[in-house]
Amino acid sequence: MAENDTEEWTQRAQRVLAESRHHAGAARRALVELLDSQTCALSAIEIEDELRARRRPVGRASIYRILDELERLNLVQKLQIGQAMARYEPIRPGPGHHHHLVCDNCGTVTPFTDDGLETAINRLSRRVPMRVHEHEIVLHGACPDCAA
Amino acid sequence: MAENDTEEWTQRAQRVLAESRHHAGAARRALVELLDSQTCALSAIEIEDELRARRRPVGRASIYRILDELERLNLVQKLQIGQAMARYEPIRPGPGHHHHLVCDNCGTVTPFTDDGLETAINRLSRRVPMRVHEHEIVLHGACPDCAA
DNA sequence: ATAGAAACGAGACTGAATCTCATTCCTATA
DNA sequence: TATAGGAATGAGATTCAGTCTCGTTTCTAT
Repeated sequence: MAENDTEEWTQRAQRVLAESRHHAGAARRALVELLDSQTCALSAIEIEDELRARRRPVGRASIYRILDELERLNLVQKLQIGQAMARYEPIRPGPGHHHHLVCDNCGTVTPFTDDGLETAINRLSRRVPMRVHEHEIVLHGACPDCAA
Repeated sequence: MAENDTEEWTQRAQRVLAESRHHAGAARRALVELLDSQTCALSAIEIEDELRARRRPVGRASIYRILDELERLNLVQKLQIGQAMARYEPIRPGPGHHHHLVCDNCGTVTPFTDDGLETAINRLSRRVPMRVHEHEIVLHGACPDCAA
């Protein structure tokens, strides 16, 4: 993730938030910046812990409220990856787009990309009886360590 | 789902369970039959309610225990579809294989199939740094009713 | 028939996620 | 710059899916 891509998402998020009739809360800014600094999905609890570690604690209710709002504004995608809790990550246009491998043994989550898959999804999305906004692809299996 | 496909899954499940050094419990049989009678994924709570409604109540602990076991034996797939709770459905060879559309507004889950997608996934599965056992594809969006 | 093992289920417990509501923070306006 | 009123925040209670424990019941090999 290049430094200025990173800048772009935070700025786009702040702009979209500002446009949707809101005050600019400090908790929200901290959370947006944290999300942008990550390369893969975080759970709400990880976000809570990390913000506290950075000396910018944010209440749990606020975290979920902000994540829901970011999701509604299409700024983050909520992922339901195998385990019980949801994970969240920024939606970035183009090359940032990826999907996830999940090791069912140790729980590790690894991102991957595939153009053939995206093509198939796009074609399919037009054929299907629903207006498709997002897609979520998870491959389950055993990671190299656990398959050994 | 043709009637004899239905028969086949229950029978295969019973056989695989019998082969893996088990007694034949009544709760397990009831759950296997319920799963087989469905055309799309059920949550554990829905299973609990439906079994109670059928006058064959099964304890919650047993439901989860049996579902976990069926998953380990590759007889059911556990799906993490958008919402908080997991859903389970029988793994049937061939034409039964499908994926899911989820309406983010009303929560409706609809199955779909796509050969192009399967091809892309199979190709991809060989390229990726993990031994892939299962894949899970969810398209999120607005169903015809909610998009209106 | 029965002993031992496997399966079962009631209910306590855990932890993610939601809800409530009093407090604090922003910003438009004066 | 002060301030009023709405928006944002967060502590804590609550909900609910899922897990765990352990005593009871059921199954099957003998």
